[in-house]
Amino acid sequence: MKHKNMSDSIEEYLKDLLEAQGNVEIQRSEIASLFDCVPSQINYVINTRFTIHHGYQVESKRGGGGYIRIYEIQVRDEIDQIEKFLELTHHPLSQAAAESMIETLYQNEIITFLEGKLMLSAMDDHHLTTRESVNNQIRANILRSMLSQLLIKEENQ
Amino acid sequence: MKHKNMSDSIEEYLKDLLEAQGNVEIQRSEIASLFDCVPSQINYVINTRFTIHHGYQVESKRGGGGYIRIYEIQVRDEIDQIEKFLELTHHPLSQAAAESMIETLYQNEIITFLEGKLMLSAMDDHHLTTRESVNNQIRANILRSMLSQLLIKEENQ
DNA sequence: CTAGACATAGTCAAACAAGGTCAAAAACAG
DNA sequence: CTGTTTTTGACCTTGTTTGACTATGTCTAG
Repeated sequence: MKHKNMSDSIEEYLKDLLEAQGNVEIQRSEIASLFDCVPSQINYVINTRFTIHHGYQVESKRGGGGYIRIYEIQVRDEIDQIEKFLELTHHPLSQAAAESMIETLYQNEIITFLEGKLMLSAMDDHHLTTRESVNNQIRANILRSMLSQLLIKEENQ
Repeated sequence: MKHKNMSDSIEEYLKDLLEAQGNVEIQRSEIASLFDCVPSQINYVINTRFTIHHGYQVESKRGGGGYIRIYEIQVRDEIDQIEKFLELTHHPLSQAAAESMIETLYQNEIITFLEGKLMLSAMDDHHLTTRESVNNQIRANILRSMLSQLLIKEENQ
């Protein structure tokens, strides 16, 4: 199995590790020197091939003893509805728009009552800035991140 | 679980002691020589890992017979814990402080993993503004509202 | 008593050790 | 060619370690 480029090789390498142990913890510079490339190449591979849409979750830490960890996650069955809403978060969102999405998620039993309330807390204009346009952007950002979390199935934790 | 840096090892060591006895009293220089590091490293560990947001309280004395004592903050129940954190939201909050509290709530099984993730989504600097001071205030606002929701739920049980 | 020596702990900034971002350059696919 | 993906490197941000300097208690000689 020949790889046409380095990113594919690194991807395969990481997936092999994942296969073997369920999760990977690497040091960026180690992998970089293993593949004889610059460290930021590892970020590129992770950003293009280990996103939540690919079924992975990544966490990292800088500084002494830093690391990058990759987990494989299971994605929910009700993915469609969430994906649709995710699209909408690529533009600024009014409070009303955000609230109606959250309400729908609750009605469709994708989130619990408490989860809905927690989400709404972060959508409330009163808790944000005094500038509507800024708030609309913040809301989109936060909601996008929250919706991504919803995609992950419970059994992963 | 191997530790790649000294601070993590010292943290674990102290938490083991805490677990065993409920509180710890150490001499800074003793621990430092045990881990073969400078004494101020102990302060670093305490300041980054044993704050009130992590649920600890520290007191110390200098001079001959000096010591550092670490207590786990006593909480009667979930409601008590939430109320303690609620007080802390009456001032602006750094991202790290907010994250510590949410982590503590999860460790104490007051919130689920998903609830924690949803809350963390709203605490992330990347999702807010470019002004740190504004973000700290927004975080406090949102977290206060979220904690109130948790309180309502607990009180209805 | 009190001054000074000694014993601790605290602060702060510099040095170091990761990982992250971004955009230009290079390679590739159609 | 042209648009997209990959590769590279300069620069940025965050977290840790170290050490010089400071602050605060205690103890002892006078």
